[in-house]
Amino acid sequence: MYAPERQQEILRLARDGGRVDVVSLAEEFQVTAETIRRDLKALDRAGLLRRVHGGAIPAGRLDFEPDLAERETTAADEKDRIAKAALAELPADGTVILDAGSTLARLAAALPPETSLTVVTHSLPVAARLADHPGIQLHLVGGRVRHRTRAAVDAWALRAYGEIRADVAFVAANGFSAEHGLTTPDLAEAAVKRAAVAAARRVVLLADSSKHGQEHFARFGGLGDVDLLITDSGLSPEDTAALARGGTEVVRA
Amino acid sequence: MYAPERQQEILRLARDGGRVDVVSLAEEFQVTAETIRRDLKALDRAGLLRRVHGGAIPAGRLDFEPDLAERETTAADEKDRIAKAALAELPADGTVILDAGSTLARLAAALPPETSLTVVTHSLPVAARLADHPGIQLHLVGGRVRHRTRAAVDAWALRAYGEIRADVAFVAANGFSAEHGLTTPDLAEAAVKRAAVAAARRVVLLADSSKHGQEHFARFGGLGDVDLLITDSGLSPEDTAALARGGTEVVRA
DNA sequence: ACCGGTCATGCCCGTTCATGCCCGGTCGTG
DNA sequence: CACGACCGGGCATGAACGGGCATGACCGGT
Repeated sequence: MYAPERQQEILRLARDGGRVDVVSLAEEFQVTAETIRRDLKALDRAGLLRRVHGGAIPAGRLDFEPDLAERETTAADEKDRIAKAALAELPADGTVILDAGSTLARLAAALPPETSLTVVTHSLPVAARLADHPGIQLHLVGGRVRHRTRAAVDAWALRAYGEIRADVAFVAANGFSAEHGLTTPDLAEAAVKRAAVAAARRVVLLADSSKHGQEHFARFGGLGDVDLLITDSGLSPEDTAALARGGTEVVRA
Repeated sequence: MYAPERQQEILRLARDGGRVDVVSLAEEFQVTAETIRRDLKALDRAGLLRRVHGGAIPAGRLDFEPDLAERETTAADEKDRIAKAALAELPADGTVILDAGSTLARLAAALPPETSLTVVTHSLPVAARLADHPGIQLHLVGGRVRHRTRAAVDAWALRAYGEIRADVAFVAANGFSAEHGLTTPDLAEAAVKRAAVAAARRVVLLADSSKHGQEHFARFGGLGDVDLLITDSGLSPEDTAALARGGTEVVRA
């Protein structure tokens, strides 16, 4: 196994599990701890991991509350399936907007290498994953970066989205329902999402079923703005039907 | 079998198996390892494969940039010392601009946790390192992202820098000399650096001594624009004195 | 058919890389 | 505050690398 392969795998393990430790990695890959330390150092220098005594934690973590880590990994499966399903909605050779959020980050990671696209995003983790994808023309939307979500917000971001027109926007929401629309806890972030939605001809909402019925502080649109919702099978058939009656197509991955 | 045929086949094998190695390819095709290396180099240059020690991996399979880590190992020591020395130039509680480049990334990683600063950058790696630094208000400059440097360039970036005013800009250059000023290989990137330099009251150039005397395609300023140069001890005392005569203070870390 | 030029390949050899081992220093936990 | 785990630098080693050169095949023009 080559060093970069091992490092890639370490990175994956770190992201999945929220942490890795030197000794078990050494065992896992059948190399000495020194080698693992070197790998971790390289990944740390590349800004992908944060080194800690005894191991490392992923640097790009969107959500680093320890108690949420477990829930995060259990939802990982749904999010991966949703991201996979979203691939089918990519235009053949056009422009897409990718919102911030862990599902979007997974979508970015899942883009096949032969993809040819123009991508616009205000999410740092999404940008980091796409920056070296050879087929992708990446445009970064600037702005003040919120620590919690690592997404750019405020004036620069709003203006940038106001100046472009994309084929599809893939957006995430912390809560969605027919009654209360699309909501998220932060006002500034909601404003950016609204601008992103307005900049696209077609809007695809990626949200696992646990988000359904939730409502948060800031609303950035109604379900009527959403052309397609991709969620998981946890959404009940009745809810699905209700949403479909509202004009939103629903895919349950 | 012709070389392009062989390369095509190597590419297919790499994509099928996820990896190839020099020795078995040499055996497989009944040629020497040198020939295979040349093939792999060609495919790497074409962006179809990623070369690793001992073989190659299909492009896009790794979602990080080994190139970045690799470049960091060159003159890593000097760069670390330069970054450390640059810490002394940070304002107590003001606004700084951080350019793209491995030395700047080191600087970002070396910021003490208790630092309180506003940071503006158009570099993705720098932003990734600072995004979760609690004391830092991070402002991301958007734009088209260049694959090679992971830095934002073009209209959005230029306009953003045109709208701000910072206490200090820390910039990097691929080449610097009293005669030819500050140069870099890419025009778009040079334009952004120029804008960053213009947006700051004080300009600090971080460049290891191997950059001295080099000149590249695009010039973004003269040494007269630089208030302070931080470099390593590889810069000869005569060169140091010559630069100092030009009005640029020099620190050799 | 001849001939200079280019290209692909092979061979040689000094250099670099990845890894393992060792040892003195540091961390953090009890 | 003491001890064990962890860290990082230094060194050794074998594999891989890559630049330079030679050889022979092919090509295009005369």
